[in-house]
Formats: sequence, structure tokens, C-alpha cells
Amino acid sequence: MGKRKENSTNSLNESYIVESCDLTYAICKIGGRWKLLILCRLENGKLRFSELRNQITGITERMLTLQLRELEKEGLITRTVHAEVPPRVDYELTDIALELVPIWKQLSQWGAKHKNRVPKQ
Amino acid sequence: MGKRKENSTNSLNESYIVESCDLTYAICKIGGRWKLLILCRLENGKLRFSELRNQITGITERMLTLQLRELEKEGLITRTVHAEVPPRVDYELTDIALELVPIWKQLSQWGAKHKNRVPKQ
DNA sequence: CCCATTACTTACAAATTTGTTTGTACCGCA
DNA sequence: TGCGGTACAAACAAATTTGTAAGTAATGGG
Repeated sequence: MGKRKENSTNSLNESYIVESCDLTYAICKIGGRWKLLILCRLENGKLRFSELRNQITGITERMLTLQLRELEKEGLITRTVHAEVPPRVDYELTDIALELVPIWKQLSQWGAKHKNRVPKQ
Repeated sequence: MGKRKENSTNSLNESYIVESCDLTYAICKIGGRWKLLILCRLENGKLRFSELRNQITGITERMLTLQLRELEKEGLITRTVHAEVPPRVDYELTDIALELVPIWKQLSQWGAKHKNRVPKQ
């Protein structure tokens, strides 16, 4: 995501909020437009870059790369490079990410329910 | 948050993604930096604007207003204005928002756990 | 009349996120 | 030699989100 300004109000705010609230911490890790979508896809096992790209509608290669990098840094996925040509790389959920599965399932159910209840707009 | 460009790639993407995935739909509703923090505070009953502002470190009045408006539009909170001077307004979770409570509790627990497991950064 | 209080609104500016386009390395194949 | 496939990276541009600073209305109290 490019670097952030170290001392922007945003950054200061964020670090402050994060350290004082586990929930916000979690949201920071898995929030944003793509992260959960990516994790979701990996729910049933490894996938390679191109598979993710094809399965996630609307994502660009750049975004996929960026998000994968972040997820890796946060310890939510592992990245395995196979020394072949053409290159092959695959991604897999870590244990800690697997613990999120029930959560995103519930959230998904809630989403479905909410979608029906507030269809106007 | 100000209007969005109707036909930006972002918007198109978002609506597409949202309609095809309940999870992303949910994330759209409660994602972002402040929404869950606000909902959290309301977990134990109504609060007025100033109470929210004081309890949520780092939020500005503008952000609080904007987020509250969105949450209201999405049917997650109700807004009650008391015809007094100085004004008094309070906010309360709706039923559908209450259904999120267990989810954010789990997420919070996960956050706490993750925080300890990946302290390096 | 002046001030304080509350819950905002508005205009503007800065920061952050996302997208577009082009390019890279490697090898095998025609 | 040129092309194709894979998994990216870099430069740049646009969109979106967040923050700052300054109002506003209504009214009771001094």
C-alpha cells in the first residue's frame, strides 16, 4: 500500500486505537476490501496466485499482490515458491487464520440476513 | 463521506463484489476504522453523542457524525432526538446490530490472541 | 446583551487506498 | 528469433477517506 507517513494524525490515531482495543486490532488485520475475500478462497486449501486472481472478481494483480504481502506479514497466510519455469507460487492459511473461519462464516450469515432486511437503498 | 463517483471503478467493483458475496457485504456495513468501535460502545445501552465522543479516543466530531449517519442508514442504530435545549440525542443498537455482538466478541478474542502471537512487526 | 452548552454542518486540505499501464525474468517451443 | 505463460514490480494517476478549523441554532442564566 505504499508507505504511510509516520506521523500523520491517521497513523498516530491508528496505533493508539489498535493498542487499546483488540477488536480494532483485528479489524486492522483483516479489514479492507479484499483481505477476507482472499482468506475465504483459501478456506479449502492452497491456491496459486493465478487461481486467486481468477476466482476473485474485480481484483487487479496489483491489489492481489499487495494484499497477499500484507497477509503474509501478518502471519495469516504462508507463501510457497516452487522453483519452476514458468513460476508457481501458492498460498495457504496459517493456523491462526484458520481460527477465523467460524467468524467469517457467521459474519457471512449475518450479511445475508441483513441484506434481505434492508433491501431499500 | 461525501458522495462517491457513480461510475468509478471502485464503485462498480464494490457493488459487484457486494452483491455476489455476503461476507463482503457485511464487511462493507461494519468495516472501516470507526464503525465497530461505535457499535461496541453501544453494546450496553443507549449513549448520547457526547458520551460516544468522549469514550472513543481519537475520533473527531465530524467522523462520529458521519459514521453515526451511516450506521443509521444501514439500520444498525436508531437515533433519538429529545426536543430540549441544549439538544440531546441518543443512539441505540437495533436488533440486527445486536446480532453482531457475539461476532465482534469472538473477533476481539481472536485479536487479543493474534496480538500476542505476532508481536514482532 | 453576552456567554455557555450540545449536536451538529460546511469548506477546505491532507492522507490513504485503489486502479492503470507498462515492464521484468525465466525457459521451452515453433 | 519471437512468443507465451507466471508472478510479480514500478511509476503514475485517480478516487476515497479522514482530519482541521470554523461556524450554526436554540435557550436559559447572569
